[in-house]
Amino acid sequence: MDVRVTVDIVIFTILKGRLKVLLIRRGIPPFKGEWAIPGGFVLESESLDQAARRELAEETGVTDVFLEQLYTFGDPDRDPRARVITVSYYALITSDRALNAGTDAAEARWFSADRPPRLAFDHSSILRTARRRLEGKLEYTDVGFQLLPPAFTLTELQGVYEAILGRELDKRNFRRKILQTGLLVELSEKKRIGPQRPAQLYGFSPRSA
Amino acid sequence: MDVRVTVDIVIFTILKGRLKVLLIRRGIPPFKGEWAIPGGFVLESESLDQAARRELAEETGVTDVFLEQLYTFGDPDRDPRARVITVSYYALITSDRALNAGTDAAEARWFSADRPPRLAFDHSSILRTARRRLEGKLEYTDVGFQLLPPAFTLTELQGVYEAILGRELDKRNFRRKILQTGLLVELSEKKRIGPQRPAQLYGFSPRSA
DNA sequence: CCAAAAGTGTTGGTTTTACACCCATGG
DNA sequence: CCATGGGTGTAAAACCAACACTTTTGG
Repeated sequence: MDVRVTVDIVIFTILKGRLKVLLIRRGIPPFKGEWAIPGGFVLESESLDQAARRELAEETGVTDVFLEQLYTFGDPDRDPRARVITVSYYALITSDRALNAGTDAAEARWFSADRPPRLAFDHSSILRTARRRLEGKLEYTDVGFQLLPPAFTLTELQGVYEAILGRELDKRNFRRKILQTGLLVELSEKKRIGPQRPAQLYGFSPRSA
Repeated sequence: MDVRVTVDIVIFTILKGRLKVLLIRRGIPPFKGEWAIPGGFVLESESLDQAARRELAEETGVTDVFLEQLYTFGDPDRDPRARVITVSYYALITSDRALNAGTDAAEARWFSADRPPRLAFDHSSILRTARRRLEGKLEYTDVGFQLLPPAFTLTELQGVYEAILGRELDKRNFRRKILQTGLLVELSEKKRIGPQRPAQLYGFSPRSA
């Protein structure tokens, strides 16, 4: 049987200390006017990963970001028009680059990842799946760093973890644990942004260091 | 673009204390005569999960087993004939039911999951992905129990863990840890199979017990 | 009585959690 | 000098890893 195949990409970022997801408003039926996860059809000559990167670039203008396949959704009636299965992905983009996204022609906005609006198709399931995966991977991978610019403070990093986990963490324990992974390098600059002690900046050290 | 969609199922079991995978020999080109992971096309009216369960039943005769979606492979040239993407799954079947599988018309055999033969298409990647997923899930889920019949001894369970992890475990530590999960219930019978002390049989207690 | 696998506790080291005060700066 | 967020250590509890002998049975 021949079917149409799309990729849909759950794009996360952190804004104002909250986990956000990028949604676009559909301009055509079905689900016209409703919010949806960005995506599109896989082209003849490209791999699934390439299709996802292309769509991500089209939607946000960003390249070279964390992108990982999530799950494939293929219920026969998930699209009322035809048999369409979608290979979902999730991407993490840094807060500094996030602001440029969602300013394109199509209406696009950042929404709370925890209280999203009603979504088209089965996109609520896709988002929930992405949310769970991100939370799960936070503790045993370095995904958390992918949401911050190249130089960041430990307080900012802790904010990312708290936004994803949805609970507060102990400052001293967090710092000890994250530093002893050896994944962070202390940069020579400090961040001074107000009437307070300047914060040490850190960078993400290359993997097998 | 329209593509063909298949499901491929990596079917694991434990035989003689070793992790095995079921492979079938291809009767038609391409890759005629080579070993491959069982699978087939998704039908018009079925979901991906249903397709996987159907193929699994056709291949092994078993139903009601652990089955989980793994990853979707879709490189443009992974099948030389046409654009075919495959949604891969992995399944775990208990050793007592494993023996009936692989005796059908098509040539099918159990192979070592760690030293499989050369495989058709990108099936080696699929198998590696499944192998990693299984190993990863062993420690934080109950997948290990899915490979044993309803009544089993702790030594048998430990054997499953050792086969998947590829290393030996300490008997006392293993027993303590597995028992304190609360997932096992002591059955009233014991297993007596030779000139030795009979072993207590355990069952898998329903989840939220 | 012997061979075979079943069963059982303790100790030392490591990891995790809980918790409160001083520091550096800008205004 | 004060308000703001940055930065630091310690003690108790939980968890993990290493390790050897006794028990029950069939033949």
